[in-house]
Amino acid sequence: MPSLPSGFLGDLDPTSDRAVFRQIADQLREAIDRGRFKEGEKLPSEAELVDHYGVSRMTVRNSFSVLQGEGLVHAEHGKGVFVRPRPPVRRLASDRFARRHREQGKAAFIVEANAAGSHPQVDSLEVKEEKASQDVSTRLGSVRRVLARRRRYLLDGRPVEFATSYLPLDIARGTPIAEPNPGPGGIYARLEELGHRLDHFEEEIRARMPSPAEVKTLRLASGVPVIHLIRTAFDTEGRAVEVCDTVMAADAYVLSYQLPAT
Amino acid sequence: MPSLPSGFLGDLDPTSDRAVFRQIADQLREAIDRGRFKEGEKLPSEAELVDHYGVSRMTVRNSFSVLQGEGLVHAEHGKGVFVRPRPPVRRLASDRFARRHREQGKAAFIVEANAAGSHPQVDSLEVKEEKASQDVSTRLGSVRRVLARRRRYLLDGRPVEFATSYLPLDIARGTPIAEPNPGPGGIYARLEELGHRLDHFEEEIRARMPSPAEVKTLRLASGVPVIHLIRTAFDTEGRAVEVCDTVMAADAYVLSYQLPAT
DNA sequence: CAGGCATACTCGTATAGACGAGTGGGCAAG
DNA sequence: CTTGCCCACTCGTCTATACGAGTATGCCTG
Repeated sequence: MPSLPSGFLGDLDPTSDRAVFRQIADQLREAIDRGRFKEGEKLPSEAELVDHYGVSRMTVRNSFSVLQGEGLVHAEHGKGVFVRPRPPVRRLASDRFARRHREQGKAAFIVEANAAGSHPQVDSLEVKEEKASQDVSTRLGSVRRVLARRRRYLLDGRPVEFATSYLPLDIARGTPIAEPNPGPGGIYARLEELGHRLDHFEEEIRARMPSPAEVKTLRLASGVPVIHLIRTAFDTEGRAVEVCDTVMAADAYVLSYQLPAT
Repeated sequence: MPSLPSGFLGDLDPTSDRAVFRQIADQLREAIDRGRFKEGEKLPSEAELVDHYGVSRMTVRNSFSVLQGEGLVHAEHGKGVFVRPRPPVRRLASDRFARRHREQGKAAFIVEANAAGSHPQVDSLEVKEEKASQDVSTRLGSVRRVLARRRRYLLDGRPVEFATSYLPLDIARGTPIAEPNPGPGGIYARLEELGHRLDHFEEEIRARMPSPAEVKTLRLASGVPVIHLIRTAFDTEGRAVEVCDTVMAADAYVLSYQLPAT
């Protein structure tokens, strides 16, 4: 059993009313914050910490689970517990749906990924007609059935986003929008060709912990929340022509908006 | 020992390679999703589940900790484990800094809270000069020292948001902005009076798990992420005149933006 | 030298038991 | 009836142990 690198971690305070596993978590967290353990680096193993602190293994594991819940570390079976690297983030600028981009025939995701020097992929595309959920129906203005376009986005092989677009059937049925590949500029370009000139978008943003299904789809580490974005597109006649429901891995995104000070 | 309400929970599958504590978590989660346990309702106690499933207490606790990490339930010492109620959310609309609101002399937070019929409070106000962090300095254009205004916002007694505004000293020093109460319309109104007519804002949004300090300040339940918003205000000369760093309890907010389709 | 296996080390899962501390209800004493 | 205490029930913390499974390394065998 190799012993701990000296000086990284202190002692426990038995008189403190702070639980032992919290004290251990505090010391590890501080060591990480101070850069004593760097990104991607391995923390001391459970056995080493058991020796160092003279506590039982479950207590050490309890500390780790605290740090995992904070998204600071992640465990790899058979290898160890590692400081979670802050992944490069993808910026979503508020002009990403500007018409000038569409007119160049590029999808927003691809353009941005290339600009960042990453390798983008789109995945698990599914296009089908289905019954609108209560929420989608309300947002689209009492629509019964919709065309749903589902897809997953990956960056350098890592899933970062899962999105579903819903469009009223009377708009989308029988058009290129109902095709797996809607053509250059994406569905927004097609909507405009169909006479629905886009006026503005509304975006609603929430953050929460992922469901087990989302953990699986986005291969999320524990302690990583998701950003839930619901965008509604309105045409110049004030009609809602699309609702896009997007779930993003929060550690992969920074959203950016410009607001006029009017 | 009262026995379990029958039929709510199934049996374990010993042949499954899914861990027992995950199976239990799955069953509880499904029961919650189906509404068998309603919001605020108490789940079976650890002891009851130990009996029902014939497993050890730590296994049951392990299941609970899974659900806690998902933000689905919360435990109360001495009482039980409860389904976490979805709290009413506060919407932050993108026109919340519109000049017309400032001209009515109202602070954005108060206006919105009143509109929602809630009781707003502002708390732990601190105004002082300090050294700018690297990040703030960059955003404000290489400023050394800044005026920092810190405050916490509460809604019906619950802390929901903690914010710090940073302003360049050459703008703010000796003005009402450096006073605890900057007067009607808030600091944006004062900035305009001082000749810094506001042109636009930039907002950056991230989501992540809270630090222990943030858990304390916002009294966050486990499994609740925070939304981290950094807003920079620009005047008509293109100068950054304020940076506002805001940490919000994610379960209390929906952010809402309008984007032109230009 | 190359391949495969043994082994040590890692975390994952589960059991059983102990004590502590917060909560709430019921009972007994005033 | 009210007050106060006790007790049962709840979750919180901690110990000790056991076995399983994934990973990496080095040695041994062919």
